Amino acid sequence: MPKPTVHDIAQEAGVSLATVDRVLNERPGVRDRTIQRVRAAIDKLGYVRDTYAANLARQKAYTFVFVLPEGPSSFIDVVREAIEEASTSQMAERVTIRVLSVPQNDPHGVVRRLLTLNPGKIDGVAIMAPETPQVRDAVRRLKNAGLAVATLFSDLPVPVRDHYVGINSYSAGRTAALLMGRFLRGVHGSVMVVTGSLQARDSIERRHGFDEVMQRDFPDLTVLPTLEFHDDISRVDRLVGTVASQTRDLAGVYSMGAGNQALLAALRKTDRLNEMTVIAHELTAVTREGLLAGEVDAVIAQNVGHLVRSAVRVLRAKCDSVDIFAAQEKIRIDIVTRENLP
Amino acid sequence: MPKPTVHDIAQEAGVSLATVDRVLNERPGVRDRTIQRVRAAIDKLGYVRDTYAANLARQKAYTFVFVLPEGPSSFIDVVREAIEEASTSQMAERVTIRVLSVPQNDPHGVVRRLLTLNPGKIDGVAIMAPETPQVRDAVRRLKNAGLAVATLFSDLPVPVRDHYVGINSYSAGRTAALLMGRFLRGVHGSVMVVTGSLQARDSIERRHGFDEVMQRDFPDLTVLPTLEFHDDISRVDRLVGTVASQTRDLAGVYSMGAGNQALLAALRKTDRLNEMTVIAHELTAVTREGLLAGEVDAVIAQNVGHLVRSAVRVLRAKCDSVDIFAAQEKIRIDIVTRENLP
DNA sequence: ATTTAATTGAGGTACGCACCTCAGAAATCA
DNA sequence: TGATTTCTGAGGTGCGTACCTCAATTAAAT
Repeated sequence: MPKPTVHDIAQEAGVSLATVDRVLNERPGVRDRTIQRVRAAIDKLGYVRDTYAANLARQKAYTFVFVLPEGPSSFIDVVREAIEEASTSQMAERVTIRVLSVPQNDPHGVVRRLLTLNPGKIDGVAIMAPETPQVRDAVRRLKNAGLAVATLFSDLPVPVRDHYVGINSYSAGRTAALLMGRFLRGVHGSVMVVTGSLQARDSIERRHGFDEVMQRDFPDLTVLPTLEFHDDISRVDRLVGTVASQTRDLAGVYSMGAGNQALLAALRKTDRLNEMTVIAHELTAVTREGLLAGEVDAVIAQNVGHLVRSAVRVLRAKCDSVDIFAAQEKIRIDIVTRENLP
Repeated sequence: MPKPTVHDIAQEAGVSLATVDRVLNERPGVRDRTIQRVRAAIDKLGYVRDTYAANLARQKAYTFVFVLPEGPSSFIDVVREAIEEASTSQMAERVTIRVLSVPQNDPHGVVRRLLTLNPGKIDGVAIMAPETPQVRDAVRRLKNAGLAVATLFSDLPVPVRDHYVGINSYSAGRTAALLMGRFLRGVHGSVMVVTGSLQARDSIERRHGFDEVMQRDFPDLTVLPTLEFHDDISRVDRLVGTVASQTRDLAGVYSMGAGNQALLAALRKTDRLNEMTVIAHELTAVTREGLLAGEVDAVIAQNVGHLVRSAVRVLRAKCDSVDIFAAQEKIRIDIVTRENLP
């Protein structure tokens, strides 16, 4: 009944401790037949390695780097904070976390910054960066150097990363559409879609999902062409203002990315914000206030704290070449309203 | 910068390892002055005890018991499954989990079953049971016996438990109301509320939150008196059928608890299910299918996997008298629709 | 049959901590 | 002052695992 240990395995398999150890840690020098014997004993006794004792013995300390875009953004602030928190609470588990800021909208700058990482001194990276060929190559290099690589919030092609930590953008867009359509029951009108850029893979996917559900389920609503402000917040006011004034039946606004502060400011000027249904992404100081003020009706979010912790767990699992516990690492698409605000 | 150990503390305080150990484990035989010196060294170096190494040395293994209502329920099934999962994945961390089933709607039976627990052989309990004086006393007894006590899904008074793991029922009800009202924009009609019983504290709170938001924000909708089927599913059909046929303007149905299978069956008979907005609680096989079929419009849920893992962490923290990481243990109110189904 | 290579066993040290013993030092009391 | 009593230090052992070395055994190749 007590938890079996390596000793029990050794006895059961009729081999020495050293051999059990070799099998467990996949060290060479064990005949196949012997490996099978040990494996059988492990199964029979239901042995599970005590990970903490193992780490204690291994004296292994993990160093992970989170790569984040620099520049002011309420969302990045939330992410930074979550990393900070995870960092202190994970200290007890021998992982240290560093943050590396990379320039926005400057793929070459990102690459330069990534090259400053010394793959010998770190064990894994979690990267939040839009996909470009340059970034792809740089990340591939990190992975080839033996690092565990996780993508955060926005994915990169499968071969260059080990795991994606974030929500499915396509489903997120579909969810936004469902809420938009439901909240605008019986309304004939137009829906404005605003984004910083339609370059990033996740933006395209969101838009895709959004359009699909809108067209299929809510034919009374017309989705206007996407307003791209190209990450230049100063353009938001003019762009939104123009469209809003030209669209008399504007009933809904779907904000696909950042820039919600400027967007809400622009919408306020129309004096019709209160009648509009506004749906945005990510729970930040801005969207939270928007919800409380009744200006924003719903926010499609991901639990950033959970996400960061998940990234750390995933990177650790990769380093230890251990399986992850999929159910725990699945990031859900949160719908946040005024009433279920965390 | 490496993590300080007991050795570092001993050196810093100018005492021996044995003394540091006596202070850390509050063993007698150390002068007050010396205790202060050691404490100061601990603070100065920022020492945090490695609980895993400590538990290893102490040969400590945790045994936790989850107390669940017996009897068939798709929700309990989900909980059981989550416990199963957590159990296997936590085995590596020296915690074993047992499940104790207690009768439903029989407070004395619950108490009898709780008395079979030997407080000396277990370290903590996570309890899912409706509040009654008998249950309260039995749980208090467990807590007084030195066990860590967490309440699951439904709370008990603060003094008899250490921690509540679950969502705020009041906010959950409010959230349901918000969705109901929003999904029924422009509709004048009635909303049916169905529950197993209004006895349980969480049912009352949900109803309360639901009513509050409905009255304040959606005056066009009339909330009908709660239909209680007193945990006897066979009554659902007749109750719901009667009300549905009498209520010509029935537009929405809010299911506050279990019994969704019977409820949906009853609603199907009215042939008006497709036009109704149905909101239910908890993501189970039944509600999931309801969402996919378009019969259920939204489900207010809690992430049961997360919740169970959280309960285990909380109980462990209590046993080690260590602080919990509040942000991680906060259970969010999930809104699940067809498009963001996990 | 001999050499060579591949396996395996025995044993050690270490990780950070708990808990034990026993002797010696220091403080307290008489 | 001596006789207690109270502290403290030094040292050990063990928890479950990793990882190392060296010798011994076994299998494969010549």
